[in-house]
Amino acid sequence: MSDDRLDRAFMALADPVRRAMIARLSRGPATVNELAEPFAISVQAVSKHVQVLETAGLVTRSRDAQRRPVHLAPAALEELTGWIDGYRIAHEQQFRRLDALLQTQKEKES
Amino acid sequence: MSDDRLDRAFMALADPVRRAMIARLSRGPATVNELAEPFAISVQAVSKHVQVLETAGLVTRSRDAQRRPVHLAPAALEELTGWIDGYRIAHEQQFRRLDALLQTQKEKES
DNA sequence: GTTTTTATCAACGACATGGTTGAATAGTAG
DNA sequence: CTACTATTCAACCATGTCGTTGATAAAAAC
Repeated sequence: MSDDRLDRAFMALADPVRRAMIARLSRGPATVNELAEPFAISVQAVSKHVQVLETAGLVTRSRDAQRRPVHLAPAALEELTGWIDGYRIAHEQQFRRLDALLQTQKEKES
Repeated sequence: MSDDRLDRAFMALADPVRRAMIARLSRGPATVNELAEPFAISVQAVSKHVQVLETAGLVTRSRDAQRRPVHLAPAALEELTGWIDGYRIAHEQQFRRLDALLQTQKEKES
């Protein structure tokens, strides 16, 4: 995943409205109007949020008459957790190595 | 994890410089100057990035003479993957249920 | 006690984000 | 053909982000 896509994906999740949309979409596809319903903002603003999510690759869209249902793209979410976990786990292992090193040095002293 | 902390944490990761810092810190603590070294930006800018990461709870800091080493906070990273995975897995299950429903309807028809 | 190192604070500018309203488009329904 | 529904485009404004430079603080080293 390119730097640019990671930028956009994490940025997309850095907004409570868009995270709530992700939560809603995890239960199934929804139209822009359906997504707008819980919020006190204009439909246009919601449309923009959807475009941000789409550009980030976190959702895809289909066509149903004049509606454009939004679907979650779970693979993109998985890439994000993959990125984070890579470094989290690396840090954990680094920590363990340091711990082991300190342990052996302690044994040498005594 | 509050909306506000999630906002800050995802926002913090939505920048390639800060993600590179996370990558560096996964191999062990580093000072501001050490973190600045790979980048063509001022030390002040790096200091700001560190503050963003710290406010987001992704890193912590200690004291060593006039240095203020930065340490990764893996628990915060884990919370983020937890948030994402919650909805990713919910979506997966929803998808499976829908699939099963379509399957039984198909069987009824025949 | 002056200089050096490490890091932060403050003010500024360029640009992006998140909202608004008003107009336009695409498809459905009468 | 007209009217309604769903969605987007365009222009605008307020606020926030990311970088800069210059000044300041704190601890160390000489």
